[in-house]
Amino acid sequence: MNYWLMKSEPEAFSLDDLERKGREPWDGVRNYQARNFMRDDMRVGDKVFFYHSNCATPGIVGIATVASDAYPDPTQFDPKDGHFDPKSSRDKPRWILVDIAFERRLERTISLAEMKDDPALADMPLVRKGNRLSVMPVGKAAWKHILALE
DNA sequence: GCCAACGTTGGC
DNA sequence: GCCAACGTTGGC
Repeated sequence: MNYWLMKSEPEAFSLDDLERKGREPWDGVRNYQARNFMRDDMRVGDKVFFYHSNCATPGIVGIATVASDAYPDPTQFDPKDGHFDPKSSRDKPRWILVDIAFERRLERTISLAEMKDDPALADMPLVRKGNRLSVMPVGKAAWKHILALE
C-alpha cells in the first residue's frame, strides 16, 4: 500500500465537494511527474491526504482513497474545457487520471506552516521551497507522523 | 494582488 | 541542444 498527497484548490474542488459526491475523477493534472505517479505507482486502495492549496490556510484537510486504475482524462479531448490539450489524441492520450473516493475529514487542518516547522517532515517534497507538484508520494513514516498530529 | 520558483515552448 | 521568454503554481 502506498500513501499520497493530492492538492486541490478548494474554490475549484474542495473536500466538501468530494464528500458530497463520494467519488470523483481527479481530472486536470497537466504535469508529467504527477501523471507518472498516478499511472505507474498508484493502486486501488492507496491512501491519499487531501490538501487544500491557494487558500487562507493551506494544509491537509482529509483522507481519501484511490478508487480506480489510471485511465485517460476526458477533459483533454474537449475543446470547450479549460484543460483541453490540442496535442493529445484519443488513440494516444497524453493525460490520465484516477478516481478518488472520500474517506473522512481530519479533526483539524494540518497546516502547511505546521508541517514546515516539524523537523520530522523536513524530507517531504511538500515543504521544500518552490515545490509545485500536485500529486506526490508520502512516506509511511511521514503518513503516520502527520496522522498523529491530528 | 504580488512574485518567486519552476516547467514548457520555440527560435536559433 | 541551448536558453530566453512565457505561463502556471501557490504561498504569502
